[in-house]
Amino acid sequence: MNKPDTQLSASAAMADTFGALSLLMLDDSDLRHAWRVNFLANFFTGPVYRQMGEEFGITRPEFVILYSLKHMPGLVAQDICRVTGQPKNSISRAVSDLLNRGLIERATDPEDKRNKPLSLTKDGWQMLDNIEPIMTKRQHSMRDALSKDELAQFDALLRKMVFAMPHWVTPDQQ
Amino acid sequence: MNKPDTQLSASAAMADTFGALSLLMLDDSDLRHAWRVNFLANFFTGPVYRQMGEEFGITRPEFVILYSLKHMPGLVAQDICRVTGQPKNSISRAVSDLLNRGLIERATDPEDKRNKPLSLTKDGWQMLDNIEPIMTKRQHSMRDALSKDELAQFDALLRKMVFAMPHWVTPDQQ
DNA sequence: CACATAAAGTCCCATATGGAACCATTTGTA
DNA sequence: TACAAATGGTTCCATATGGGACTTTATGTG
Repeated sequence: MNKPDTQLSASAAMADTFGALSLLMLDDSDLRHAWRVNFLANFFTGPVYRQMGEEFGITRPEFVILYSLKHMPGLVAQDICRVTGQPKNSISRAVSDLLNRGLIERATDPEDKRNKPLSLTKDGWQMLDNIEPIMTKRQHSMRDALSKDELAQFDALLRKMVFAMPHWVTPDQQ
Repeated sequence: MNKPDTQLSASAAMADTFGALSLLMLDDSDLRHAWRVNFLANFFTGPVYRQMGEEFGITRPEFVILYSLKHMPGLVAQDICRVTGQPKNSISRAVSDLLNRGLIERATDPEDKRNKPLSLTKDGWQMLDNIEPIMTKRQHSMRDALSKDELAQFDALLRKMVFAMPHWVTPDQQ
């Protein structure tokens, strides 16, 4: 850490990196809460998926599929749609691409032949080993701003906020 | 508020709205911190910009330009690029469109003729009156999950995290 | 058992998006 | 003063994205 962390210089660094407008939007606008969340998300994900694309040819939906399959083998495309809010044709495309590249496999559920459960191949696991660190490193950078205690606090409150989303988010059925 | 707020039913509601996978990704994965931030941002902005597009023909970059101009009249297109991380041709397009629709005006800085400062027209202000509430209402829904004290805490920590971003975000020059 | 309805997934096509080359203007420097 | 490099902005074009129609399989209802 080579920069002092006082409020004043933090603002100066923000203005320097993101322009004077960033201070107005993040501190002085009525939408500052929403703006902060989106600002953080944008500058977190944008560069990380660009890097993943350049180095490994993996797009955002493709990463989401691979990473989700690690946690829930046998999921179907629709599960990805629900958890991301993305339209099913985008996910369908990403699934096709991953199949073509041999990173995932697809079966057909004999109980309900509409369902095509997916799973990672050996190459898929290998790919995950390559691309996961890009994400985890960046997450680490993001969290580094807070102490351990602060992070725990922030985490609990963010979780609470996220788990209240069913009250106000109505995903459009696709 | 018609749903009880216990942890158990909150998880059940999450699974119901976003699928069982959402619980795994938001709670049990190594990337849960990043995932929560992005999850919140995705489901916050996606629907809101869809609505803005349908009802008023305003896209995401267009809203950002209008809302930014409210806070910083005379900004130039490049200021928007810096604060959003979007490429300058996307912003250029949005500016052209807003000009064509008479929602903003453009001058040329006599000191430096490359700069084309923008400002809201009367119609632009009118449009803002229409579209801002879509955002502010949704922000209110998002915040409703937390008490006043919790929100203040969360806000302070989020601000700290955001204002540390210059340490680890390097916007690609475009 | 029909037959309407729904759900998972795919395909087509129009539109949105972003990289790269470009123009105009300004700045730095020999 | 000349001329290379940088900056704000636009245009071109290839690719990414998403709505809507479609296929296949399953479910509900008379």
